[in-house]
Amino acid sequence: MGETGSAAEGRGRTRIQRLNQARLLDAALKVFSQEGFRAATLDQIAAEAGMSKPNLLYYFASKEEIYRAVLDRTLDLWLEPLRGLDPQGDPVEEIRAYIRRKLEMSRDNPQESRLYANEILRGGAVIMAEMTGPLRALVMQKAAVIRRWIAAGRLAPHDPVHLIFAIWATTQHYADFDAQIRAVLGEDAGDPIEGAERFLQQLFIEGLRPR
Amino acid sequence: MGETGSAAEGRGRTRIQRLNQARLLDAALKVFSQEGFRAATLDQIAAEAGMSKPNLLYYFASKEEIYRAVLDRTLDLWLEPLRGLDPQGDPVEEIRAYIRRKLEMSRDNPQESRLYANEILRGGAVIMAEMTGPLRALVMQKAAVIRRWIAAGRLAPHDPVHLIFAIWATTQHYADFDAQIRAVLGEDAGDPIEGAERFLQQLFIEGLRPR
DNA sequence: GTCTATAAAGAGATAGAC
DNA sequence: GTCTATCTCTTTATAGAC
Repeated sequence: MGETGSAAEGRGRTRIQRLNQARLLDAALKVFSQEGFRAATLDQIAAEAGMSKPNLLYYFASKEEIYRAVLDRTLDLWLEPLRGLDPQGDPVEEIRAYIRRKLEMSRDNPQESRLYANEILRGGAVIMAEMTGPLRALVMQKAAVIRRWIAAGRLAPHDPVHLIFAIWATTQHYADFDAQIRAVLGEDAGDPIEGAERFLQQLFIEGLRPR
Repeated sequence: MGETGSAAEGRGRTRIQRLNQARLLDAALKVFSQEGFRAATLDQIAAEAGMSKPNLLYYFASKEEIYRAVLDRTLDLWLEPLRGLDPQGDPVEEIRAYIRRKLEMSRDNPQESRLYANEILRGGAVIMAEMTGPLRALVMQKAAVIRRWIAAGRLAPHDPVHLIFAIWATTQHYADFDAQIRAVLGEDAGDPIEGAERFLQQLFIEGLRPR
């Protein structure tokens, strides 16, 4: 039996099913991230996956189901950089590493960034539970870490939650507003994220180092 | 004749026409800013303006025409804060005032912010000319001002274009990602922008003051 | 599992009465 | 100027053959 068994297996159990699901999720990420939920079409997603539309609907029963599946698959990835902020590490170095991880995320996973940007712009109803639950909890936990660092005189005093917002905003900007950044910098300017890394490290570290 | 004359007047010339156009543009801003171009519907816009769909199409010949009209109407407003950066002023005080104006814009005009965010997320094709033209020119002009301030030792050395990007990102974040910010901060937390103002002024000023 | 055909609803735009 | 009715195309989803 094993993976190629055919009877009595739920959706996604055989090798070909997992492959097709993965192809569809990649295609859906691409389309949803550029268009947003409402404007994306199943035609686009199916075409991007090299599949027919009814076949897409064989794997995911509705447009909303594949949208949720894409969001779920990327949520963990999205929280990873902040999870990595180590309470035992050197404060300034930990913030520096967090900024670096977030910028890498904007460079390597811009579609995921835009997917969330689109969702939150619309009001974020679909991921509200994740935002008020795990996301909020994680932010509060790491904010407490930063507060302890400040109390110990190892960081300049700043509101830790707004600090996290500022790191999100500045780093994700290079994924979400890529079109504007390239339009302003011009085509020749090289990788915007390299310049961003130098600038942001300098700005945040000079602003955060205790004096 | 004057304003109430009825014959031989182009669209938008009479008082009632201007009123209806303004109502439609307000409604269109509201709908396009939350949904983006493709997902917004003329039904929503007409309903929001208390008008029938054919009547909307009497004032604006197509969906794209009203979308462009909304974008055009808000573009000037959008560039104002940066235009106000005074080369003759005190550098640190000018940056501080610029951040304040941008935060006021996020508080008072969040819909305009989301309208642009949606447009740029999709690739910004409709406003590409504005971005590579007037926007790019304005950014380059103000970057030169900042560079002169740095050369004169009146600001710490930073890449001025990425500095402008960082101010855009952090301030517009409070409009564009409002849903996430409220989810993380909780309902009780008061106006997020007040906390943002304190934090951002401190971060940027400490990062920029010459030492 | 995958396809063709199609039902059903949505949405942009037009016709024509008033 | 504004409305009702409608045309046409798109899009989600289903039916049913293979």
